[in-house]
Parts: sequence; structure tokens; C-alpha cells
Amino acid sequence: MSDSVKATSIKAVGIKDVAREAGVSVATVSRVLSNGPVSDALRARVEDAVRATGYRPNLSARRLRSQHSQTIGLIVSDIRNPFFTAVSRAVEDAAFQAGMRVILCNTDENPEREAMYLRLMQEERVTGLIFAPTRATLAQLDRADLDFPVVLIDRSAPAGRFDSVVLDNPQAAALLVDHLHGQGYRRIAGLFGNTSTTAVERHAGYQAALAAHGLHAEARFVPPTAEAAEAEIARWLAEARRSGAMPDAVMVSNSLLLMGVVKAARTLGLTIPGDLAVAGFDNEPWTELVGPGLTVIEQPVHEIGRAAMTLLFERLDDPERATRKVVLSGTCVARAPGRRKRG
Amino acid sequence: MSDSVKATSIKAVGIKDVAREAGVSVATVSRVLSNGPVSDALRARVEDAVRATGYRPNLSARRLRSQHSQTIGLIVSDIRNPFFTAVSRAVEDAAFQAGMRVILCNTDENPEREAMYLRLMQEERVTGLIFAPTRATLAQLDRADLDFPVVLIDRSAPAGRFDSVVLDNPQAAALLVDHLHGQGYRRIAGLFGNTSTTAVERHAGYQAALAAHGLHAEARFVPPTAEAAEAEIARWLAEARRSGAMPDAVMVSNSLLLMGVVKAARTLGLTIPGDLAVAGFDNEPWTELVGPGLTVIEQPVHEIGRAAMTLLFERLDDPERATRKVVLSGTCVARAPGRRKRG
DNA sequence: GACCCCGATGTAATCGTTTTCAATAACAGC
DNA sequence: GCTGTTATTGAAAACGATTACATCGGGGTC
Repeated sequence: MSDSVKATSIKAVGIKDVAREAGVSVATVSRVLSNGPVSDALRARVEDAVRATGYRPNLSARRLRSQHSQTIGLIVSDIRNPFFTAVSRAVEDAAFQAGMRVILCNTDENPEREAMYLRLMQEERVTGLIFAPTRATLAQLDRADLDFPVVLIDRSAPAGRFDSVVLDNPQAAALLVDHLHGQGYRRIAGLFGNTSTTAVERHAGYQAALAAHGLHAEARFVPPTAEAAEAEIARWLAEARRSGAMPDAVMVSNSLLLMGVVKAARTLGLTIPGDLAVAGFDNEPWTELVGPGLTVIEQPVHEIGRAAMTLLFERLDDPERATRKVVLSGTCVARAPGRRKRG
Repeated sequence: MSDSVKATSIKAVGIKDVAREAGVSVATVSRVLSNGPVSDALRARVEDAVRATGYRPNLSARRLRSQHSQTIGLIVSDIRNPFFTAVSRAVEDAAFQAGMRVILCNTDENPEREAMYLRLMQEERVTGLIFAPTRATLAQLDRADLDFPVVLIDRSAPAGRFDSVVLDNPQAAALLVDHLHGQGYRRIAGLFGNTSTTAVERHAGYQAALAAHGLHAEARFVPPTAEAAEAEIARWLAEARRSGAMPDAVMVSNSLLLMGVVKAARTLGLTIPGDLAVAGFDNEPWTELVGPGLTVIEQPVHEIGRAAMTLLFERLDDPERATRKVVLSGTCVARAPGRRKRG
């Protein structure tokens, strides 16, 4: 009807322009956009006007006025860690489905960066935060006063102020030990990361399971990188060979270490699992392809992400409810045929 | 001096509260926060007040008023694709260093989702967008009027309205073909993804290189998943065996397909590279570990992310400059010893 | 017909900043 | 001593939406 002005990019079109085009008040336009009570006639006029003007609401303005950021934070150590990659995808899917955005931050296990990203989360006024903290930050997190709920993933305090979703790490580690033991291995070395609570728990499970079998535990801790693991395991095996106490199997606490150990074995000319059985965490596609396959714990990665979002939403629903810790079980994907079978 | 009120979480503390606490106007507080011209005395008072009140600026308000979202969008098909994982990490590092946030979106190669995320980018008033579009969306992108600059990555139109940074795909594919040819392979099959322009270009390079060697090209296209590749290659080899025209090598256009082919080879009991040489794209850690190692093209992933950000910033600096296409070279990581060497 | 209530609509206040503009003071130059 | 310039500061107007509140009809009830 009226002059339907082309949406030139001279000036961003706002709700006022739509209102003028449709011949209604801005309030009515706003109500149409948020499915408020508007007569069908006006609703149609406004929708036409929106189309005609090419109007797109300004989310900053909306957030400021409505005091809902519709944003959740996700802080992990490194998105390139496949575990976090998968979790982040699950979180983002759940978030977008609920009409929320995600701000992803990588800390590289650095407490200073964790602190600065926590500050950022406050400034963004995030609705909630999903966080995989280092041990250092975890210890202080109770004292930080954050004005949004936090759900910890992968790592968590024994009992705390925060909801969390973690793997049953002791049990999972025990599954690996039991598997190796069942395959006939008796000298089972352990290599663990030295920054996360996760590694600590896996170490505990490893120790307990070995003790249950009457075996001796021998564990070392390294920075969680393939390089560190490769170097350490090479050094370790060299020492062990000299002292005549070669392990016949090694379990590791995450996929980066797993990769390091496999590389070291290849460099040293050790066959897997002939000379050295190897087992670890995270069922990444490649673990199926190396040698006759690697035995690993498969984490329900997608479930972890979804569960974290669920916990978060329920907490937002009822801020007073008791904190919960969701413990999910890993499954043991047995691959390498072991000693017993081989004779 | 004055009553330094504890920052109870009763009410969020705003710039007004800080101003009152410091005994200055809000304008002065704002200036202190943005390093504007303020006397040292007042600056100190304000900084104390900020600390005392625990004030955190509200980014939504800031963005609304200043009309700078300080946000860039990143739209990829799937963050779990290791190529995009690495790129996203590079983009995020560069962004946070420049004081900007990133909104990450996964489209699963679905044009509808691409469209809706483009809309979202408009609503967020992003400063710029880094985008790896499907072929379908790429073809229409010229017509979409977006009010922010776009940098295409991984995929791009031959010459277009947009800056882009891509691999030299024909050359990279040729490198692989040349490598295989140099190793003595003559029947080189090709398996390519069917959604991206990247695969098309790699196919072109594959064909040209084979022609240069006077060899026959035989290529197939599949959806870019490991499962599709595994099924297709199994079917293909079965047919080939029957017709007596078994390829002795196969190259693929990305790491998912690579994985599918390796799986299929294992299932069929084919050794790599004895029965079938395999080469592909993306130097993922595991490619070093399977068999005697897989020959791959290593993409400068981090460089790609950084270059995209650089292009974006320079475009923001000067919207009028001519569009540029940054073409980076891949390097061939030769791993599997081939026919010639083996006798 | 008077009264009340309810649903649709518009007006204006508001969210928490930045930024424009005017005001003030200090200081130099003449 | 007057004027012009510069450096600080504050008051108030944006930014673009949502939402509290007022208004206006229409329809039901007695």
C-alpha cells in the first residue's frame, strides 16, 4: 500500500521503521515478534512490513532491555581435544535448539586464562556456564562469587557448590585393568596427566583394581600432551629394560597420551600388543585402525554435553534445588587380542 | 572513605553505583574504563570504586550504545571435522587477542541451517563473518545482502564479491598423484566428497595430473562421511576385482573419506600399501600410525585461520579495497614406501 | 441502561552504557 | 584585565528494543 521502501544499507532498519511501514506502534511490532496478543489483521500487516523492510531485531538491544542474555558460556582447555570437540558440539546443538548462543573459550589449562574468561562471562551476563576447570581453579571456585549457575564437566570436586557431570573414572580405569588382567598381562604400567582431577581419579581406579588383583601399581604423571607422553614412556621403558623389569602392558588416562605411547612403541620397534599391550581412554576412530586395534574406554561424549545442558536448565528453573553430580559410565571397547589367546 | 558497600548479589552493580561510590559522574567512570582523558586523582578514585563495588561492565549495553558488536561469526559444517577444529582454534585465538568474541555455528552442510545462521549473524550485528559454505549457498551468496564483510574459507567461488582463503587444491591433488606415480602406481582411483567446491577442485587437479602422466582417471563422488566412503570403496573394489581392473592406489579428498577407505581395506583384508596404496588430505596425527603410515597433504590449518582473520580486519579497515583470494600451498607428507622401492 | 471486565493497542519509561555538548577552570598571550 | 585555547568534568541525549501502564471499545450481566 504505502511506499514500500527498499532496504538500502544506508541505515539499519529498526523497529520504528517497521512500525511506520505497518502503520502501528512499536509496541505492536514487538508483540508480533514475541507472539504477544495481537489481532490477526495487524499481525499480518506487521509481518508484511517486516518482510518489506528486511527488518532484523537487534539482539544487543533486546538483551539489554529484557535482561536475558540467552547466552551460555563454555570453557574448556582446548577444543582440539576430541573429547571437548564432541562435547562442545552437543552443547551447541542443545543451546541453539533452546534459542541460545554459546561462547566458547580455550584456556590451555592456564589458570590465568580461566580467571579472565570467568570475568568475561560476567560481563556477557551469561545465563549459565559449562566449565572444565583445572585443579587449581577448581579449588578456588567456591570462593568466587559468580552470578550465574555453573555446571562442571569432566572434572569436579568430590562434593561442592556446583552441579557436575563426569565419567565414573575409577570404574572405567578398573575396567581397563580388568581387561588387561583378563588377557594375561601382569605388569601393568600407568601413565596419567598431571593437571586434571580426572587423571587423579583414573589413577585411583587403576591402583585399586591392581590391588584387587594382587598386582603392583607403577604410575607416572606427565603434562597432558602426546609429546610429553612419548618422551616419558621412552625414558621409562629404557630404564625398565636395564633393570629387567619391563612392563608388558601400559594404560593411559587420555587419548593424547595414548597417541604418545603408540608413537613411542613404533619408534622403539615394539609391536602392539605383542611386546606391549596398550589401553586408554576415548574411543576415537583411529584407535580402531592402529595395529590390531586398541582397547579403549568409550565415553558417552554426546550424553555428557546434553546432560550438562539439562542440569543447567533445571538449575535455572529452580536455583534452590540441591546440587547434583551426574556420573556416567564408560564402556570398554575391547580390541587387541591379548596374551592368553596367543598362547 | 565513604561507605564502601559490599557487592551483595541483591542487585547487579552498574556504572551509576561506581560513580556514586567514587563521587563522580557516570561519564567520568566511562572515560576511566575506556582510557579517556581523566585527571590522575579522579582516575585513582574511580579505579578504587570499581574494585570496591566489584563492578563489571555490561557488554550488551556497551554494544548497543557504541554500535560495535566486537563479535565475529564463524560458520562451518561440523566442528568435529579436525580441519575445522584447528581453524576454529586459530580464529578464536586471533579474535580474543583483538578483544573480540566468536559465535560458532555448525551447519552439517545443510543450506537451510546456513540460511538461518546467516540471519542470526545479522541479528547479532557481527563485525564480520568467516564462512565455509556449501556449494548451494555459495551460488546464492552474491545475491544475499549482508551488512558485514564475509571471508570464505576452504571453499570459494572462482572470482567473487568475497575475500577468501583456500588451499591450492589442484596443486595439492597433483602432488599426491605425482607421489603415487613416482612410487610406481599406475591405476590410481579417486574418491571425492560431493558437497564442497573443495572436492571439485581436488578432483580437477587429480584429473589433470593423471592426464599429464598419460594415465586414466577413474573417480567417484560420495557424501563426505567415513561410512559412505567405506561402503562405496568396498562396492567399487568388488566390482573392479570381478572386471579384472583392480586399482593399485586410491586417493581421497578429505580425512573422513581417508578413514573410510582404511577401514574398508582392513575389512577386505587388503594391506596398505602392499595391496592398495592410499593417500589423502589432512595430516592428522593418526595417519602416521596406521600401517607404515599414510601419505597425506598437510594443510597449514593455523595459517588458514589466521589469514582469514587478517583478511577480515583489513577489509574492515578499508571496505573499498579489491577483494583478494589467498591461496596457500599444502605440503606433501610422504610416508608409505611404494612399489618401486619394494622391488 | 449502567456497570464491569477483558482484549487489543498506544504512550512512555526503562535497560546500562557511550558520547555529544556545554560548562568550568586554568593558563598563556597581548 | 580581557580574550582565546585547552584540559577536565558533568548533564543529558542517544542506542533499539521490551514492558508497565493507560486508554479505548465491545460484550456480557443484572
